[in-house]
Amino acid sequence: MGRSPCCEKQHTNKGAWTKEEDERLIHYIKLHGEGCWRSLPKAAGLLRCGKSCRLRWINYLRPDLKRGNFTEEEDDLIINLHSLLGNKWSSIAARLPGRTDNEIKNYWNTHIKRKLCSRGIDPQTHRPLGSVSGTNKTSNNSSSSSNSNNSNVNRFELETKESVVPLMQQVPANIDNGEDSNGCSGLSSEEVFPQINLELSIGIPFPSCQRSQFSPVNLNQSQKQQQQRVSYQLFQSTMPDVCLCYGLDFQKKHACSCRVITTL
DNA sequence: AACGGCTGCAACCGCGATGAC
DNA sequence: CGTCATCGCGGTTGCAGCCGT
Repeated sequence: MGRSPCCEKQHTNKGAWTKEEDERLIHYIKLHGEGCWRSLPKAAGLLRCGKSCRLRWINYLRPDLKRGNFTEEEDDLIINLHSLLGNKWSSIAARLPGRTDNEIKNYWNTHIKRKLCSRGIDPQTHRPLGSVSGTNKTSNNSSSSSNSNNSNVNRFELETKESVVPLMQQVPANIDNGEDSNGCSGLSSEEVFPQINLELSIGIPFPSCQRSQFSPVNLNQSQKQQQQRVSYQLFQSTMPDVCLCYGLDFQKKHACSCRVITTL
């Protein structure tokens, strides 16, 4: 079962890194750059396996790491991203400059989980503790699915104030970015985003982004080019209390539905 | 001072994804 | 196309330090 070990374990050190090992690793990477983790330990004169070197560099030694406490803004961003991406720590970390996936994962498990629980929120589902889980109460909002292919070109507006809905009530547990709308979730975009059905036409970058102070992140080029599918894209907002998620049909170049999510 | 439980974090492990051959 | 090597991710573990008794 399983694969063979990544290195000769009997000849490698394990456990905490010494200062000297750190210095060797830093020195080597400064000279030769990152990569080739397999051969790095030998070349750098380290009795470590490549995986261990990579982890040490990425999680601790990289010069661009921002050590220290998380800010409230980072907390909120992590919570929002987790509600959308789930335990995709590397994806979350990609949106927090200077933070690593491991750091965020640890922080989530030690601080944020507790914080959410104390607020009466289930950290996994982001719904109120004790609420019925698993069902996407959707609403038979009839209007939601009907008009997704009207092309109201270059229009991007929130329909009403009521379209701003609490995050924990609405976000399905497992929206994965890039998830095929016909794929594992089996949810159409309208089912995923039943509350609002904003019609918008986009170019990339979507021109209204500037007007609305949104900027796109996590665009998936290969999906854009290769497949007709709906992708769920997260927009990180410069507005303090809102982020936006929408379903986008890359082939037809318009979004199918859209919704706004408040932060917690 | 000694002990034990708890906490936070660094590091490890297993496995899926990806690319080279 | 299949196999193998490597990378990268997420879950888990181990341990040092803290705190209460």
